[in-house]
Amino acid sequence: MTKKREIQSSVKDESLIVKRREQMIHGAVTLFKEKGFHRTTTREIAKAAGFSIGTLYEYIRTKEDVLYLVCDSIYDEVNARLDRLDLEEGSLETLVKALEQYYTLIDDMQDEFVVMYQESKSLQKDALGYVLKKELEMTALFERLLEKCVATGELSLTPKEIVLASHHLFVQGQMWAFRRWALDDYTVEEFIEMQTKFLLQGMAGEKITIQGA
Amino acid sequence: MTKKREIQSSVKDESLIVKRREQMIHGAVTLFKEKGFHRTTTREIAKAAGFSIGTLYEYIRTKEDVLYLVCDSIYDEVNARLDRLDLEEGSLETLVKALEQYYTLIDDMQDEFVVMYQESKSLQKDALGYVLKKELEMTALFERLLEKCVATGELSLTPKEIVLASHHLFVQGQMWAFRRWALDDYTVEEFIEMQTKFLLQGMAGEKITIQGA
Amino acid sequence: MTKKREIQSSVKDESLIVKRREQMIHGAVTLFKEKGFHRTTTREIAKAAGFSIGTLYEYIRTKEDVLYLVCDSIYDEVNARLDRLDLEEGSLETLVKALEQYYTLIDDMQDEFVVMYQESKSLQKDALGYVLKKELEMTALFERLLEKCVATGELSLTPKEIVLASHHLFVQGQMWAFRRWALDDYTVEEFIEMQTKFLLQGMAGEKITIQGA
Amino acid sequence: MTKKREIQSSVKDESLIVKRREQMIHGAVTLFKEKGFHRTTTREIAKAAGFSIGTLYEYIRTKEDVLYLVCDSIYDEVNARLDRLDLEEGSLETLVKALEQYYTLIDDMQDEFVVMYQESKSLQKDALGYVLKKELEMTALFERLLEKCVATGELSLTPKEIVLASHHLFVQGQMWAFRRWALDDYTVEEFIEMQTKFLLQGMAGEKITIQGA
DNA sequence: GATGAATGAGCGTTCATTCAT
DNA sequence: CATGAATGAACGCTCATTCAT
Repeated sequence: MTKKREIQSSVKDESLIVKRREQMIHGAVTLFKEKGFHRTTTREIAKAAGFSIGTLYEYIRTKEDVLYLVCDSIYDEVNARLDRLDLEEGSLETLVKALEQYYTLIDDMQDEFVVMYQESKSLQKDALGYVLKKELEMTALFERLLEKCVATGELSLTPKEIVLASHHLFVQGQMWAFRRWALDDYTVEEFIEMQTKFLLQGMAGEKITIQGA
Repeated sequence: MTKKREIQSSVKDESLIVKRREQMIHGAVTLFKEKGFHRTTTREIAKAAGFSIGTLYEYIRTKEDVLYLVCDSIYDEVNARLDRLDLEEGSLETLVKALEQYYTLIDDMQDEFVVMYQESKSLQKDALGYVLKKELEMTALFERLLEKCVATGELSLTPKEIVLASHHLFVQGQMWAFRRWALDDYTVEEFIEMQTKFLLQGMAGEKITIQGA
Repeated sequence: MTKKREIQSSVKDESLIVKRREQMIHGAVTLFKEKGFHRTTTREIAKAAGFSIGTLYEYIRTKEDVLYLVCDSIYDEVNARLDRLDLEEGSLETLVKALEQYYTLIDDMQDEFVVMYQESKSLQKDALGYVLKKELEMTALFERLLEKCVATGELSLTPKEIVLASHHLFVQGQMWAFRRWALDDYTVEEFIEMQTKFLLQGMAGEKITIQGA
Repeated sequence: MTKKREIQSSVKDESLIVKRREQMIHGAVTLFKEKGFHRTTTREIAKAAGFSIGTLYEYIRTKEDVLYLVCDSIYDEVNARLDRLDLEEGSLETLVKALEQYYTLIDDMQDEFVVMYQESKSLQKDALGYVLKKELEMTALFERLLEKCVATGELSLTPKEIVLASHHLFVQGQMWAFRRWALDDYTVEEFIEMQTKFLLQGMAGEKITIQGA
C-alpha cells in the first residue's frame, strides 16, 4: 500500500486532528463540488468546517493540503468499500460483482469522485503522485480479477490487453460520475447492467477478428 | 449546429482577429495544459502568444474568453476532421473507421483534449452550455453510426443501449488523452486495435466477423 | 432622518471598525482635497490611513465606499453641531445665530466641505441619493427658521420664496469653502457679518421696487 | 484679457484645427456632463467627435487638453454673450439687466456650466490658473457694475463689500445650474425675479439693524 | 488551542498614449 | 492627415497566510 503523505499540524492532540480534519474535509467537498478548488477560498472552507481561518491553519499548512486531504479521504472510503469484496474466487461472476460494487460506489459518492478527478490535477508533484498511485491500485484490482478469469479460461486476453482492459473498466465507472448530465434518464441499475454486458462481451472471446485496423 | 457565442473584440480587422486569436489559443493551450486555467495568468497568455497584455485584451474581454476560444477551436478542428468521414454507408466498417479517426484525432490533439475536458468546467453557464452541446453533437455522431449498424443487423442494441454505447465510445477516447501517464508502453495503433476489439465485441453480441476494417 | 447605507466590513469588532474608518476617512479627506477622488489610489488611502491595502479592504468593499464614508461622516459632524442650536424660538435672531453657526462650521471643515460637494457626484445612484437627501435636510432647517420669521412678521416671504431663500443661504455657505482662493483677505468674521447683512436685508422687506426686471 | 494657453497640435491647417476642436468639444461636453471627466475615455471622446483616436491626438497632446478646451470654449461663449451688455450706464437697472442676462445664460448653458465648475478642478496648475482668472473676470464685471451703483448712491457698499457681493451674485447664478435637482418647480423667470429681489435688497441699504449677530 | 485582524504579492483589467501604415 | 493596432504602467481588488492576543 502506498504510504500516506504526512500533513503537518501544529496541534499535538492526534484525535483532535482527526476530528478537525473530518470537519474540514466534509465542508471542503461540498464547496469544491460546487465551485471547484480554485474558486473556493480558505475562509469559506474554514466557515463550512465550523471554525475560524486561524484554526484551519493549525491543522494544515497550505490550501493544497485540504485538497490532498479530501482526495485521500475519498480513496480511503473507496478502499474500505472495495475491500469487502472477496476477490479470491476469481471467476467471471466475481468480476461482475466487483463492477457492480464499483459502479454503485461511484453512484453513492458521485460528488466526491468528480471532485477527486477534476481537482486532483491541481496537486503538486508529490501529492499528485500519491493520488495517481492510488488510482493504479484500483486498476490493479481489476487486473487481478481479469487475470484470474483468463487463467480459468473464462476470458481470453493477452497480458497487455488485461492492463488496458482494467483501465477500460475503471474509466467507464468515471463516466457515471462525469457524464451524469447526459445520462439523466438512466437508473444506476440500467447503467450497470448495460455496461456489464458491453464490457464482458467485449472481453469475452475470439468471436471477432479485426484485421489491419 | 449549435450557434457560436460571439467573443467581442475592439479590433476591426477580421483577419487580424483570426490571426491573433490563433496565436493566443496556441499559447494558452500549452499553458493550460501545463498548469491549468486558474494557475495561468493573463500576462503569461499574452507573452506566450507573443504580444502584450494590452493587446491580449484588444481581442477578448475576459480571461474566460480565452478558455472558451480554446475549447471552441478544438471542437472546430475535431469537426473538421470528423466531417471528412463518409458516414453515409453505415456499416460496421464505417464505425470502425470512425473510431480509428476519432482516436487518432485525440492522439494528435492530446493536450487540447485534456485542456478542454479538464478546464471547460471553469466556464460560465452559457459558455459551458455551448461546450456541452458540442460534446453531445459528437456522441450523436456515434449514435447515428450505431443506429445504422443496428438497422443492418450488424449490431443488436436497444435504443437506450445505443445512447449509452455512444457515450461509451466517446469516453474511451478521452481515456487515451487522460490516462496516457498509465499507458506509456502502448502505441496508438495498439490502443486503437484493442479498444476497437473490446468495444465492437461488446456491442456485437456473439455473432460477427469483421474483415479488413 | 434618512437611513444610513450600511457599508459592509469583514471585521467583526464594531469599535475597531469605527476606529479604522476614522483613520481611513481622515486620510482620505486630505488626499481627496489635494487631488480629487479619481486621482487618489486605494493604496494611497491605505497608506494615509496607516495600514495596508489589504486592511483597507477589510473595512470597505469598494473605493466608492470610502467616498461615501467621507461624505457621511461630514454630515454627521454637521448635524452634531447644528443640533446644538436651539431652533425653537424662531426669531430673526435665531436665524442669524444659525447662519453664524453654519458658516463657522464650514470654515472649520473647509476641506471636508469641498471634498463632499466636489466629489460626491462620483457616488453611485443610491449613495448619491442619500447624500442629496442630507443636503435637503440642511436646507429644510433653514426653511423652518425662515417660516418662523415670516410667521412672526420679521420677514416677508412667500412660501416659494422661503424654499429658494433656504437654498440661497445654503449656497452662500458653500461659497466660503469653494471660493476661498478669491477671498483670502477676508476673515470669517467679516464674511459672516457681510453675508448676514446681505442675506437678511435681502429677505426683509418691500423697500425696493425693481422696474422692468 | 488673460492670454489663452496654446494647445499644441501636429496639424498645420489652422482652420482644420478649429473645426476638429469644435467637434471634439461638442462631443466631450455631452460626455463629461453625463459621466464626468475621469469616467470618460479618450476613445469615447474621439468617437463622439466623429473621428478616430489617432486623429484626436493629432489635435491635442493629453486628455486634459480636451478639458481645457471645453472650459475655454464655454468661457468664450459666456464672454460673447456678456459683451453684448452695454455696461456703461451703471445704474441699478443695468445691474438688474446684467443679472438677468447672466442667469439666463446659465439656464441656456446649464450643462456646460456644470461641467466647467465640476471638472475644471481636474486641470493642472497652469490651466487651472487660466480658468480661475476667467472666473475673476466675470466677478470683476459685477464689481464694476456695483461700484457704479454705489457711486450713484443707488447702493451703499464698502469697497470690501463690493468684492464679496460680486462673488455673491456670481455664486447665486451657479446655484441655478448646480441645484436644479432641488429647484425643479421653479421657472427661470421666477428664479431670476426672486433672486434679483433678494440680492438687490440685500445690498441696498441700512434698513435693518441686527443686534447681537 | 482558537481567534480573526493584518499583510502584501499578485491578479484581471483598463486606458492614455504612440506610431507604423 | 487619418487610422487603429499595439503598448504597458497603473489601477482596484482578492485571498492565502501569519501571528499577537
